[in-house]
Amino acid sequence: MQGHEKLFEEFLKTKGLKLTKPRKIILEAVYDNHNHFNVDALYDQIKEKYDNVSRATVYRTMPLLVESGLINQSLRCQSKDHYEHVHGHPDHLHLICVKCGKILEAESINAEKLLRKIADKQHFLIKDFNLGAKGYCADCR
Amino acid sequence: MQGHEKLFEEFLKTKGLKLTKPRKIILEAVYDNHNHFNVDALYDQIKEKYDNVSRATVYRTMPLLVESGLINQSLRCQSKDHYEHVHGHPDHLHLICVKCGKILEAESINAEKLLRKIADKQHFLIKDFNLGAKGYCADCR
DNA sequence: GTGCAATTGAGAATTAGTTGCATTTGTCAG
DNA sequence: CTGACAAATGCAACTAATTCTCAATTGCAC
Repeated sequence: MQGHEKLFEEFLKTKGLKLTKPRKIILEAVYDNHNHFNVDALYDQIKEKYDNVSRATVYRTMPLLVESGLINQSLRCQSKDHYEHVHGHPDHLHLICVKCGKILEAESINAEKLLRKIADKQHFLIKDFNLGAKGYCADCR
Repeated sequence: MQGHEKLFEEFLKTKGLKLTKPRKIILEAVYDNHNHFNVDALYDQIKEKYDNVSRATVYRTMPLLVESGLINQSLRCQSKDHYEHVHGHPDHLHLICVKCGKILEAESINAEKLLRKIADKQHFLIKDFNLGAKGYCADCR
């Protein structure tokens, strides 16, 4: 069992939920992606590489993964929610081109730390970061 | 003609577009809101206070307002895009409670300036900021 | 093993947002 | 002022992502 699988299982336990086979598969597929992905792409990837898991289950699992802290629902692009796993992806932000849909990443020194500090002041518990901007990339402007 | 109306008209002219009556109404309604709003709420507000404007037109106008720099598509909450006008709303970020849907605002010293600087390095032209996080507010956590 | 709550899959349902098209409006030249 | 013409509108039909329903299945605790 991988580290993130154990973490996920522990998170699920605290909520009285179970680490089932479909959830394991989804988790593994998530960790195959080292960039952003959307549910559709993830679903296709699972269908190709692993046993079948229904779209509904994939959709149902995403919020659990977000709440567990393993992934971020990092941005929305072309009417689709996008996610990315957090491991080894520290503090960065997204520049989304509204014309071509390209997503540029950029480091953002301490943005998350700053956000947590600000959130703490209001007793807000952050589960999911969202840092970025939309506009035109160099090619499209 | 209000200041923002003039600004919008100028922006439209640069694109060969016109400041029509529906667009004026939408703009006015937008400026009635000093918080976030979504298209649905804006539509209802227009129907109540002004002449009728079709939903389609409201939807079609939002991207123009964003590109003109008058409003931001600032966040997404409960499956709906939210907007806010920029005037007198300088540099802030949003903490969205995923449980109750509440949106807290917090100042964010220089986040926009920092973002612009980062974007400039990649020759990316920012039209719309998106800064915040999702999680649980003090009441829901 | 047995029981029971949690989970799943499949497809139907929902709903935010978009689009096509016939009609109307705004602008600008003359 | 008027005609011409592109842009804009309203309406209704449409699209697509996400959610829901529910019967059948699975995983865990005893």
